[in-house]
Amino acid sequence: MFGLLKRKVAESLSEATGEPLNECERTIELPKGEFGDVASSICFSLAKKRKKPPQEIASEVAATLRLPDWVAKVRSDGPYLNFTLSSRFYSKLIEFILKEGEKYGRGKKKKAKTIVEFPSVNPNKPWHVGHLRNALLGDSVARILEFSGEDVERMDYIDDLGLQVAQSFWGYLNLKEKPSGKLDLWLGKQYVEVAKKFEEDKKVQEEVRQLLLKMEEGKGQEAQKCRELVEKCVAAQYETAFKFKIYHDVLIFESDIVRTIFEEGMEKIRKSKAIVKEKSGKNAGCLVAKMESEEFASMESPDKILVRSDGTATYTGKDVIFQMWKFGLLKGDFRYATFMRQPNGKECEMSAPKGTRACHGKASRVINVIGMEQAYPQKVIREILRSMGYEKEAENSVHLAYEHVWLEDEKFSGRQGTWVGYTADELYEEGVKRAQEKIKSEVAAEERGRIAASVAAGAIRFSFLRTSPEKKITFKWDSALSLEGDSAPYVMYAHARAQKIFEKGGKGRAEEGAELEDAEKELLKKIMLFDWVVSEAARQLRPHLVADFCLELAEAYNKFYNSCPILSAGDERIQERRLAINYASLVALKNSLSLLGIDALKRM
RNA sequence: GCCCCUAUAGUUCAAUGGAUAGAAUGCUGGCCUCCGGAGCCGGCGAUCUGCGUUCGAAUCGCAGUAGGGGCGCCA
Repeated sequence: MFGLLKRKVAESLSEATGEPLNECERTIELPKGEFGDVASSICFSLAKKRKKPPQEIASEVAATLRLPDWVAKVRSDGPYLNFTLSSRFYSKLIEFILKEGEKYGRGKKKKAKTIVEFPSVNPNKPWHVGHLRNALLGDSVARILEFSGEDVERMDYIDDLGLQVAQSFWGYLNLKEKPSGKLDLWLGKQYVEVAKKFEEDKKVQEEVRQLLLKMEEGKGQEAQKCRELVEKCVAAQYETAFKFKIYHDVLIFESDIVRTIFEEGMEKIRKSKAIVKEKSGKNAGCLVAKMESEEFASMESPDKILVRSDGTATYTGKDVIFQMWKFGLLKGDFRYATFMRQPNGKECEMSAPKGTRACHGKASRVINVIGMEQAYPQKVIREILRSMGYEKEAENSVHLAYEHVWLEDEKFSGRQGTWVGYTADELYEEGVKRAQEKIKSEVAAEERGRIAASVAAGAIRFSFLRTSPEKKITFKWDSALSLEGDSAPYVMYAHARAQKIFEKGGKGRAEEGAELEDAEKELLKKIMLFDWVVSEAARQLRPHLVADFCLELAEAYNKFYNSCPILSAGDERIQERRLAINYASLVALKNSLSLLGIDALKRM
């Protein structure tokens, strides 16, 4: 409702000052402290135009301004204009949320489709806490976009033709030890061993390369067996994902890209005037994208090879083709089969040689959630699309970059196995254990398990999501699993309190002309921000804005809870009004938690 | 050499160019005869350096310092 309020204030400011509406709106903010509820700093820019001190202008405007709806009074404090909201505003807000219910904050359905691709982990290892950051970011951005009305497709790219998978597959075929336990974990541990052998032994290298060739051809037993192994590994990785409520709509396998759209994409690349075949120099024989825009000019070798001199495509080459497909720029398409039914009830599909359906891709915007270190290649893909004439698609190719999770003094390495002890599963298990200990003993064991699962997943999700993505996270158990202070359980706890009161007292009703306590006003002012926060988080693709909001909302609720008795308010009108505020808080807390994929528990 | 990201209380994070830089954690002092103490109220404590732009800078620009990443016919 903040957007609407801003508009109303801007309208009367515009009328009083003659400044354009959006100019007025831009100056409106939420002041801190005792400066009123809404403020405008428009007098500073007027001061320059009118060559008068801003203080003077402020008092003139304050005197002549027609008070907007929902505003009780306006005052000039020095050069600022400070507005105080009327009790009518608060009752309108409450009425609005009572009417909207759980739809509060949800945006109108839009037609445009957005693909969010994440986390695209190699299918030969378990997710560690770093992969988890990627997946949580992608998942939450998808939730936020969906809530704000967009049509979202959650996509995962499965590189089943990479060197790593070939190495793991070689180990699976040749090493004595047979799989046991969770397959992704087994493969990950085995990979450490295989990688060592691969480095030391030329013969192993040759065998792996032969295997990779067969996999790329896609025919014969090996290829099929490898695909099966990869599917099983992804299924095991997704077991982990589901603990954190991370879901997907479709998986695209590299092997299907090679089989289905690759040639057509290559043809397009070859024909493009933007791509040249080098006749001489170090890149002789390669198809090269010339990066000629200014920002690449000072790099040592700004040109990007898309096709090697032996005719095979590089990563960037493949990525360009895949990106074209995502936008529906290729005629060829995949066929899909069911990968699995997920715990959220939705089917996840996968590209498959023997699939039957065709229904994915063709997006108008593509968001790739990939680490910051890929900024350059991602930029290159955009530039290539642009130079091939796909201006709009280049514009709508978004690299959602994030910094990696680090251990205190080292990086995660699949090859060296530094991730052992830091898998997403281990983090979750430890979280469940710690949450269990906090739950009151009178709660039945079964429910305790359920609650602990939600608390652990929530706490972990929150701890990763509350940090802005461009910041490096140094992994520490205690901060990843914090159950107090700035954490998911703090917010969940506020929700559970509100839920209990709602169950006892119901929705309540708005009270016209009520004299509200400060704690009630502060809380309602937070609640009014919810839809605005959603649209900002969606626009900027930054879930941490929502995490921050959750904390502020819960804090305001807890203050309200402590200073304003609800069920024991004494006066019936006050009680009904506070019940309504309680209900509005309940809705806002639940909806904002859902954007982060955190369960709003009824009790905990 | 060039490009990108980061730098805020002891620690971890926040802050649409606006007024008194918010939280948490830590240390510290209070609050359960009262709707759930995973909570509430108080105290201590911070914008890397310099120059600039602006009525106004943690935020924008330039130059530094420190840390991380990138610029492969690798993957």
